[in-house]
Amino acid sequence: MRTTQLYAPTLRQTPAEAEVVSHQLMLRAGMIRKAAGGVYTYLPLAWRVLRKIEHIIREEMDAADSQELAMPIMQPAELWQETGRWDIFGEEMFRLQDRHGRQFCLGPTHEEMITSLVCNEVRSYRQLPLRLYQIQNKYRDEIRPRFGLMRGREFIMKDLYSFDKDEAGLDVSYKKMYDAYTNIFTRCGLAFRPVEADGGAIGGGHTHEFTVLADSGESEIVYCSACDYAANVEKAELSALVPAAEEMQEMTMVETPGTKTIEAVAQLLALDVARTIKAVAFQNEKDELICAFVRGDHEVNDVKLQNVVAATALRMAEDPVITAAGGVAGFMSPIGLHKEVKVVVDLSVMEMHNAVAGANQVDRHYKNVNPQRDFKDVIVADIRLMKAGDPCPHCGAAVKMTRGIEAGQVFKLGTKYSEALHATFLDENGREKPLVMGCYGIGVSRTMAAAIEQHNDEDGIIWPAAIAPYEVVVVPVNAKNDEQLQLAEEIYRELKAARVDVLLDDRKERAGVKFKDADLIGYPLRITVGPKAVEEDAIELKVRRNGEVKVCGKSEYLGQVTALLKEI
RNA sequence: CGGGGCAUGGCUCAGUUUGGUAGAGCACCUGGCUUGGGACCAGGGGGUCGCAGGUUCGAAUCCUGCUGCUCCGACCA
Repeated sequence: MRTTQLYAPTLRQTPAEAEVVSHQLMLRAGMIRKAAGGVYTYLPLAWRVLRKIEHIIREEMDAADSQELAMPIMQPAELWQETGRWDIFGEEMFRLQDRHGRQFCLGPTHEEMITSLVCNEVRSYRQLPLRLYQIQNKYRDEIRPRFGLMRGREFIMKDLYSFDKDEAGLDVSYKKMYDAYTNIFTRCGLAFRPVEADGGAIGGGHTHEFTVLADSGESEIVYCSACDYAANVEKAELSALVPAAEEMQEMTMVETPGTKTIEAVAQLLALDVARTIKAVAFQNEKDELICAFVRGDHEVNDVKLQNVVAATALRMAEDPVITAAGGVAGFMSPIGLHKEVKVVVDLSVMEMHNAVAGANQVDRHYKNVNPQRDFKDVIVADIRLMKAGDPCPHCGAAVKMTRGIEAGQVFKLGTKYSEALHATFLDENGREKPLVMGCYGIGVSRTMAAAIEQHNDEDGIIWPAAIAPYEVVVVPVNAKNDEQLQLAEEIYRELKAARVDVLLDDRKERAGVKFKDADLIGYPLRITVGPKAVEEDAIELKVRRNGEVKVCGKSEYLGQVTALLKEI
């Protein structure tokens, strides 16, 4: 390809609408343009990257005994009504009607569609396992699309569904996908971690998220400094922290005027915040009060709490709700609340001795609270958020925290959808059983954005060679110099013949413009053909990633290029 | 949905406070000159100032309503 033929309008200035670096750089590099909020056109450069990512995915999926198919994006409402998700998805689903008034949606995912397909065709355990996938646009009417391709309303997803005859089969499918995903993200040149995650609304299923590490990522993960444990903070399990034993003192009430925050209490009483008990009041979807207690230096994990109390939505409690339940905002205590209030106490709180907690009276706290002795009728559970330095649940070493972008997820669904849609088969004994399912997604367009979030500098994108739009750009320095142009042409043709993915910048621009664009778009390797190349047989190879320059003669550059591309 | 901000040529923005009929830089076209890190000179094309009403002799500017975009929050198989 020649730059004069390439549709890649680059921008010198960053459009005001872009906030995150991947969005800014994709706009500037002429890769994407916005059509509507969360809806983008992929220009040729982006499309090449996407196709390369898809190619890697296809190879790995096929290697994992899977087959590609294509299901409709437009799906009839009845299917979704059968599983109840027509209502559950709510406003996140794009809906439409045909001329007869029949209702459809644009597929946000395809569990219903694939299950109904398989349910008609699979009758026997002999047809299992079955693993089917597709790569296509998905549609979700996000409350708030943002960050360019990171959270779009239309996005490209690879979704695979596995069907097995039993849990053991599912385990095999799951492992195959887990390994395939590891291969895919490795081949894409990305630093990532598979992390244990929360099953969310799907409920209880075993799941891992493949998180591409990037400071700008939306999800926070903890990982062990010693073993390979990694988890989404929402999921990270914690056991109780047990302090040294102390003799229980008698509980007393103390005046603590104006101390509405835990820091204020600790300061007034000259205590470590770790010796205080912090209350956080939530209300559920029925506006019932749920009171959570954690150690003063800990934070409540609202996902865990939500699971413990089986709420579908939790938000910070409003004062009237607290008051109605007999609570006093700012001085909450498990002691003295109305009986029907759900009180959830973190495991570590139960191990505390002679702690300070609210007294459920204005400007008063209790001293020498011993939860094991003093807290009655409470739910004890792991509800706190892991923080850096906490012990790893697997090996006990201190955990570290980092941020990342969820690019893929593998999930054991079990029989939820097969039961709802009566997708059954006959086992070896002729007994009818529901298919055991798994689902496995990769956000393809998001993976492209994540790669940029992870690999960029002040000059632009730095593509890993495997997913770069072109691997090499050949830049003749002086477009008016015939010898340079000819040599550049020659190099371009030789590289093409050697099956290198190469672009020739044949524009009549000054060298600076071409260099700037090459850096912005981020080709892994740049070959500069200047006067020295013509006169002294000195061709320059510049590596985008580290700026290193190698000079070599015409007889050896080809070997150098192939060697460098393998490294980067 | 709650709370901010923005909307003027393809891009970045000025002009709005104090109403007088639209401007800069970049990009684009022509010519010249230049060619190792986003050159320069000259000439040129392109904008119903988001939409709809209203006030006024006159509205990008003031008023009302709407729409779109964006940020924070809630949400996120």
